[in-house]
Amino acid sequence: MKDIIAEALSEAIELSYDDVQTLLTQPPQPNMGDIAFPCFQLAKKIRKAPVLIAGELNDKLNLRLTDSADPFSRAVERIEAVGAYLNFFLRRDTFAEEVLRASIAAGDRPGASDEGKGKTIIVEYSSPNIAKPFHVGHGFSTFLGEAIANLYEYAGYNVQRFNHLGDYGTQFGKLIVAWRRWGDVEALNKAPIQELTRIYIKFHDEAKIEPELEDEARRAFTRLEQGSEEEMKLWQTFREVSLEEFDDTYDRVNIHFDNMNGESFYAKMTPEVVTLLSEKGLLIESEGAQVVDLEDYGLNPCLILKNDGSTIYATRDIAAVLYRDRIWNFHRNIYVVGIPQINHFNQIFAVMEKLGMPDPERNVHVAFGTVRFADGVFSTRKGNIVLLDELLDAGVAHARAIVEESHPDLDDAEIEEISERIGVGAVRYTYLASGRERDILFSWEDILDYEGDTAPYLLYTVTRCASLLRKADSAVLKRLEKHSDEDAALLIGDDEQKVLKEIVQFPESLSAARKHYEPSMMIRRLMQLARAFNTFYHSTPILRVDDTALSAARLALAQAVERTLKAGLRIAGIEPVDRM
RNA sequence: GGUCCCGUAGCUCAGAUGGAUAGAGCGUUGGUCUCCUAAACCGAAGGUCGCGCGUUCGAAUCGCGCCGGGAUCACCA
Repeated sequence: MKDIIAEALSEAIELSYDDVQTLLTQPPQPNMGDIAFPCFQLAKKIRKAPVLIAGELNDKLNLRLTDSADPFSRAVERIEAVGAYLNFFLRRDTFAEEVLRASIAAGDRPGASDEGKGKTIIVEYSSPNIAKPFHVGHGFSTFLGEAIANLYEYAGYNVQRFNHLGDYGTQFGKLIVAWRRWGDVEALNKAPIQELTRIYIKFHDEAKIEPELEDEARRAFTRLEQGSEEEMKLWQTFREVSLEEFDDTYDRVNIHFDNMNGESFYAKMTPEVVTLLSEKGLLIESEGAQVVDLEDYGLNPCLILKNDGSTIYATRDIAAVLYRDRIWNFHRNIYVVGIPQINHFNQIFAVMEKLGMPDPERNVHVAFGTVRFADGVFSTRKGNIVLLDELLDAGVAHARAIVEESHPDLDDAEIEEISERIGVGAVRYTYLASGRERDILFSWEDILDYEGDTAPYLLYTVTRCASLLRKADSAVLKRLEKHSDEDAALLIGDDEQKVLKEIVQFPESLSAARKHYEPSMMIRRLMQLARAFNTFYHSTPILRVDDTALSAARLALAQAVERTLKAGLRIAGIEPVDRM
């Protein structure tokens, strides 16, 4: 209906349809109208006071409202000029019809599209280090990356989920040396990462007393690089047992990667990078190392080869970009990696540009903040790190306590399933709800608060919708099936209209979230929709009305809300529940 | 020190092309369950948008300068 207004305005004034469209906004209060057109810009153009313009436009467009055959009069109820604003009040019945019709047509995938058809998008995220604990910090990249991947998939892109494992580097030399001295096979089988962490810490403690260990580790890594069988075998074991443990977590949060090529995979391709760079004359010597000068980008030189001739992570990342472009010819190559690596990616992308990569802006660093703890209490007895699984467990346990209390009728398996979804969903939500570049401040108090701006609130709203549909009587359900416009036109109450407005804006929030790699933009919209629905739910009887048509209409609205919330939650990676 | 980011209610955050009276949630406080699930709803209190100057008809938003906090600045990733 916005389009009809934009069209009418562009006919009435000297602005194109698109210009008008972008100027249209929403008034701050619903009683001021549904759509507003500010006349300031126009005032500059035609050199007339904006208040005067608003008044003249008001007179002009009001004439069209008298013609009942005019589609404009079917969309617009009345127009008011307030100051420099021209405020349009939509016809509520027409609006309700249109929103419900669109929602039904979109089905379970509101806002989905095929805009990305034939385009491949690589999203690199999670990327834990082998032999290191998967802690709450990894949760950020993991959940943010998955949500971004889902957003693009929803718009029809061919999304490739990459997990760039940290499975290469001198620390593996240390691990090999440590394992030979202090490794315990039984402990490794029982809790692999815990055991590997133990010997790694021990290595550092011992190296303080016995510095030769460092050299030994370096030699071990060199042998590993050269493919020595014995070292390779150990490395492979460390990698496998770590992955098995990571997979438990990935299964739990239902995240699955298409590609698990870690750094070791790209390390093999680094000679090619060195050749290419030197062929293009980009490689220069500096302090014994080989670097690419990036002064024209305002960046420090990018180190390619260390003074001992070995490669560095930048070299491997460049190899990865080249490889990925060759194999996938990607439309975007997205790195979901923390803010501290901003400089690193600026360098990599600058080198790609120097190498003459077509459209280098296809490479994107989606940076995010740090996970911090609000209080000292937020840690385990073992140390200052909290495993992601521990955080999820705490969330689920808290959810279970509430579910058990409110649903004594459910059996254990059901309680388990529901609690798991709520608890895990609550944790994921806290990672996604704020702008990604902000640090996340975790406190047990907030993470276990399931009221207000939380996933459980959204989930609870879904269960209300589901419950209504379960309890509706057959006459109403039968009427609901027909989805008639006449019924939809009954949804003209303030609270009903507010809900409809939120539904309309969901698809817009999806494209905004995609454009900015910012799932929170969608999440906030979901939250507003849920709040609008809950207000409506309290103020307005849905099943307890005698009028079957009205009941069916309101139920249709609840259905539309449920579809929208579920779709958004799933994109966020949060699995909805039917009751809680 | 150079570069970049941040500073909005007691706390956590929105305010993504400069527009109407700066908004949510938590917390505080007062109400609402014989009635579609109270993980809910309704009301109240709470702000010199870090400070100053500037651009503009109009600035939380843009520019400059301060103050405070953070990240980063090659042989780790």
